[in-house]
Amino acid sequence: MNKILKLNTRDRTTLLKTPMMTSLGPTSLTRMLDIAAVTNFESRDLVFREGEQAEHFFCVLSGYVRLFRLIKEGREADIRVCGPGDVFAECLLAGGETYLYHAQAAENVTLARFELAKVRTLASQESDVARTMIVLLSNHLMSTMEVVANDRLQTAPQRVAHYLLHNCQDENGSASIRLPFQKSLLAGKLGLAPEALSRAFSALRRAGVTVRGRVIQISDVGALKQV
Amino acid sequence: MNKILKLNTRDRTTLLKTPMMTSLGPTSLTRMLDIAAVTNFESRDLVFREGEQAEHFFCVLSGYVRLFRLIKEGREADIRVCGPGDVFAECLLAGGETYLYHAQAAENVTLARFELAKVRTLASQESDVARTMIVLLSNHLMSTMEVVANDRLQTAPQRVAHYLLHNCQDENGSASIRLPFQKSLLAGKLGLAPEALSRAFSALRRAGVTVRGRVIQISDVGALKQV
DNA sequence: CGGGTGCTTGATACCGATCAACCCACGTGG
DNA sequence: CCACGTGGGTTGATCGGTATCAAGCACCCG
Repeated sequence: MNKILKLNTRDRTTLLKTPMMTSLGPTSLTRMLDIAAVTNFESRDLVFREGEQAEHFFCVLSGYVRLFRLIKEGREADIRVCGPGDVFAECLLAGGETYLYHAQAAENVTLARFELAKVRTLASQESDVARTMIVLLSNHLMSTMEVVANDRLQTAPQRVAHYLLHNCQDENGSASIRLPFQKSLLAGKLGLAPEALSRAFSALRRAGVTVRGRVIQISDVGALKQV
Repeated sequence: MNKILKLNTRDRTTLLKTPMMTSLGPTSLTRMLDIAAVTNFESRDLVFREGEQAEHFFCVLSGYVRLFRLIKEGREADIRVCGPGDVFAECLLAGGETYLYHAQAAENVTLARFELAKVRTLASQESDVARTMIVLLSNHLMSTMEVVANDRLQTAPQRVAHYLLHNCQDENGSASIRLPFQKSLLAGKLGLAPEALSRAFSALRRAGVTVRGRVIQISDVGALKQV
């Protein structure tokens, strides 16, 4: 499972389409690929633990990874959910010593792995690597601040509506979404208990939201924006 | 009030001691100082509004700035509170078009102001500017994820205890802290209503925390860590 | 002394976590 | 083919924490 490998061609093409690679020039690209490795994890495997010595950051190639902290006696709270293309633990580029949270595979995942130290020096040598890191960190920071704001001023149904609206391309009329992961993961992503998500969905029924399994029908996108 | 000026010598020395400047080499330093400007705001002035065209980011030289969003009908929720040395709106370095929240002076403040576009190009030319931006963004991202985690798994008294412990140097025994700003600001920083902060303090009385005005006495630091 | 402002305190309402039971889909093995 | 177990999801009842609204208090400064 966590055998470390050089990239095979399929993983390589997946990685190249990732936001952390698309804007690199040819030399930076090869140098980055040079230090990239691939690790696979099965569902529920831990990628790393909070407090562990931090040597790598990761980019999701397929599957989903859950970042969380422990409260008391096995209770845990999600901080973030990462899907394909997402990068995590890159906030340790500044020089953090240890991981700040646990990372767990929510299903079978394959990750690209980069040594923090090597990327640090690479960023100091290749300006487009540095630029890419700045863009990554900026975007990640923006979305994290968005999470803080939403946590602090939206109720459960509002968060769900917000998520749905940001994940359907249609501007108005009806839309259909297939969740890429389990509902319990979505609950964690939104900072809710699974039961609360369930109730939020049933509260949104009268706003035209129908749920069957992972498929969500929205009868009127405009109406959903009012919530 | 919001007259734009070149730096005077006092502001200049303040800025130079700021984390965003300390690790720059001589040429980067002068180039950054070259594009820096100073703005002053009186208490309750808006530095910028959510949705406004974003052209600058800021570094606090003195005073405190509140970043917040509006909910409904004048109700507002704080996202972050910035003090001396803190940088804000730097997450737009990736190329964001507009500000994502309102920024308001919580008291009389003086800010250093940088054009996003100029810093972007500067970062692509001077590797230590890029490195500094990476460090800034990394640290900011780490602390923001910390906020998400704390919001999601700590109660009000725990957040206050956490804040106190991270703001007193003493490891054990007793300690004393003077809040650098109003309690209502602290409440916002911790994601609480002012009343909730007040109640949290009185709940912490039996953990040896005494509050008189802005001065907070902690009789037993070790005991506070248990909360 | 009067009037602000910031803070505290009390009463109430609401939201979401928690615990428990149940349902359903699925896979397994007798 | 059916009994059984498992895991994900829903639903209901209850509890706790915090927001909200309202009133009162302490302090500062005119």
